[in-house]
Amino acid sequence: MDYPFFELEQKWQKIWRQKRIANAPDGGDKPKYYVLSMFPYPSGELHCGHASNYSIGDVISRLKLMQGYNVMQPMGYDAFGMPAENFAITHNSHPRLTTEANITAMRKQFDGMGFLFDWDRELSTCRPEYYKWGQFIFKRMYERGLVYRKKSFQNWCNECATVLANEQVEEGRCWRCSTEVEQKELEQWYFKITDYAEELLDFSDTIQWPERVITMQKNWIGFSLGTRIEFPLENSDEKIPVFTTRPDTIFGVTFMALPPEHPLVQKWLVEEPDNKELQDFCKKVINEDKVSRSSAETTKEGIFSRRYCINPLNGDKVQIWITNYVLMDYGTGAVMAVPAHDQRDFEFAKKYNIPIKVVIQNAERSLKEAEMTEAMTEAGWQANSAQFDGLPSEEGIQKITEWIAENGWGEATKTYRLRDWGISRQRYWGTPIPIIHCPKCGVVLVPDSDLPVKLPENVQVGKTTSNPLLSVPEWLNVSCPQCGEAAKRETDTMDTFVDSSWYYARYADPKNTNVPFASDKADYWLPVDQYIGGIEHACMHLLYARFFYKFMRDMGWVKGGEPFQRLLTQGMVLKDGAKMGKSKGNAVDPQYIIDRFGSDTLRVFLLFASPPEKDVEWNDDALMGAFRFLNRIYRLITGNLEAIKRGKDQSFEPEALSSPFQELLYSTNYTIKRWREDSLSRMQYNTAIAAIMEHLNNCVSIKNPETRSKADLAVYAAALKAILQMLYPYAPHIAEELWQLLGEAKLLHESGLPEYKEEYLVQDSITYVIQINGKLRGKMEISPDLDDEAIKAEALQVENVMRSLEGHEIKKIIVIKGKMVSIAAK
RNA sequence: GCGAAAGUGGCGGAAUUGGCAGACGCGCUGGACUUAGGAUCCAGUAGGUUCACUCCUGUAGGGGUUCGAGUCCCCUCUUUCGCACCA
Repeated sequence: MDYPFFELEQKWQKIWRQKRIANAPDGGDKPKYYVLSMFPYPSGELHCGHASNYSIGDVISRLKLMQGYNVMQPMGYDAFGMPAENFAITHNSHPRLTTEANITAMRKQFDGMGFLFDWDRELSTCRPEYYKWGQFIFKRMYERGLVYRKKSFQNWCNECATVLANEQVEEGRCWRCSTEVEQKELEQWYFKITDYAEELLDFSDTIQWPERVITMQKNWIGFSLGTRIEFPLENSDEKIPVFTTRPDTIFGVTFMALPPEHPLVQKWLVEEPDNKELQDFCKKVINEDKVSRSSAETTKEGIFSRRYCINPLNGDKVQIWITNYVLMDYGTGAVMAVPAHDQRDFEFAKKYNIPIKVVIQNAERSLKEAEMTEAMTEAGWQANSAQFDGLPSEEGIQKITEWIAENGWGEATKTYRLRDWGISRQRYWGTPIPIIHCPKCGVVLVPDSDLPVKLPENVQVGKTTSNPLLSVPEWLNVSCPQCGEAAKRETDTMDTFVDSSWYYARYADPKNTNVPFASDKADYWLPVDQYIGGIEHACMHLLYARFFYKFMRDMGWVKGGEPFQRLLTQGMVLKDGAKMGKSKGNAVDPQYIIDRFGSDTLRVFLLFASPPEKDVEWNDDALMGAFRFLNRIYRLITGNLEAIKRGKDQSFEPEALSSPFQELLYSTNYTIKRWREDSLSRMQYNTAIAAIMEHLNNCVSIKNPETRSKADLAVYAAALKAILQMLYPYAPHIAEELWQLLGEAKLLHESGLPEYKEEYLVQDSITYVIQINGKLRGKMEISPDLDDEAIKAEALQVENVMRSLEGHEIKKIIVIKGKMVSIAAK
């Protein structure tokens, strides 16, 4: 008979709800603990990935509850974005309807898993009461100079007259009409995240994140120290600024490389409409899809612009080339090319017969242009560098930069790889940008009193192809808040990453109608103590959220500098080696599992299969193993209820125990110790569960406990109670049910963490292993209080050791206390 | 190409600071039992060798450090993830 998981899970979910154990007050005597799992996109269906992620968060929440914290574990929905809009387009409906229906469905499924979410704090980014405050924050950023507009190239479908996201481009064509995608230059809104680049690079010791994520983020921000130099254009007042980390090579510049997107090139395109070669090349490169253009395999191509600039250091005339291998997004968008000392420049120069000039010599001073087969990128000695000849190139970097600064050609500077954050999306289903464009006043912010700028409801997203907001005149046309003249609303909406950059703060005060959140509540709850989410967010979401937090700190809204104290990046759920998903056809519906085996089984399977930060491979048989494990516990407790009740909370003298119960006492205490380390310190839940299983095996091996002495029964009852306490965070329903069956009045989390006593972990003999030259040659049981000399003597008496040492000379004997004796012999 | 990880039985994984490799679970093999269940209980299960005790080999591959290496160092290979040719 399987245990009645269905009834008891329903029962306990109801009791937890009634007792409001998931609902955290904004204060009180207990210390606070804020557990946050990244909120989901409301697809309407709980998948195994959700079940896995949120199981981890729920384990942490319940552990913290047991430890007596005031635990907040909120849940909400990242509800804006393309999937809802796409669904609406294909099904000719409205995203709000499907989204709200999905939210209702998901909440029910979350409850079925027994997660302790504080539903009083639920939020959804697509609701005006939430996005009003996103608009409010946008305005405050604007006022502080952190928002600006600039032109940039976007994927554009002429047929649909709309911007396409990268994922809407399929093999260079529009996903809907298969028209070839072009690049169109559009005005876009940007957040100046680069203003915070330096601070974002600082993770100092207050942030307890996986080293891996910090490294990835540091590399993403990409700090480099270098020199900015301006190359004047020949016969013109214009200058081309470049950034280089190798000013020591500046005398070796033989051409200037510009991408077609460069403003100068864009100007030449307008000036020379009949230059077919130039027009065609630029159009081709700009329209190349960005992935293939950024691939290393792509051959370097370019055309000579027939223009020159001047190397200010030596007056050299430098050819200007337009190339496909330089990107507008990094540095100044122009590269001073030094083929002798940069591999890409070298390849390009070889292909187009551009001169190569060695300015850094190797140790032998033997480098000759004509003999080079690849660039010499190492440090060396300056050559062909005027007064700097003969200097080590490291010194050349410094001296040449000083000379550049003295002459006003440039300066030492820092550059980051990080780019400003483009937040404009030409879509309906997102937070409207609170801007009005007035023909007289220009860009005007919507007054706070008019927030939120609500999305118009009477939109049929499927009807138009371009941004649906353009097709709602009563929404689009407004009077200017400043001059009252006819004006138009901004139709761009915000990137959904904006919504998710501050939601963790809104949970602290989710119903506030005056400000995004009250500072006293934020001060109480923030920062998030434990954040849980996928590694895929290492660079984007986690960086944006840190940026927003620093901005909110500068506004005086929050304290401290980091939003997330600890971070756990959990793995994915895989099936047959691939990410589980509907599109792949390998999805397992968690509801199907819950209906047949209960959510406790699903939780234990997911948590036991691997440590939380690693991927979980789905396995039907292993799932059954989790189910059997819970059944064994249920049988053990319900089958021995009388014995347990008799022994429960009885005191005993360890000397009075029979030998199996002495061992059980040790097992109980040892297991609690391991479980506490694995659950609390190491957060390695798979081994915490394994420890419970081992202890369960020890308990099961005791037959007919009811025939035992009172002292033995006391130990027996304590052993089983410990199992339930240890099981609680992982399989809370069954643990709570059996706890109640034992006659406990309190809920399990109120019982506190299981405790162990060191005195019960002391053993009268210890197993030592004996190694000879690193090979295992024997074992011995000895008393723990022997000294090293006595241990050595004992070891040499072990029969197999004696045999192995025959004919060998002992060089050294090493004793590792409590573990082993290592003998080095010859 | 750059960046970040990973590689241990038939499978998922364990070994926390360099100290008994393979905990725990799955699967498999044999046995017991039976209300025949997606049962339960007991025993075995890295490979080789031996009747057995033993012994040998073994953590992607190759070197090294050490009394001792899955763990540290160097090189190579493979796989996964991310990427914006990072000048």
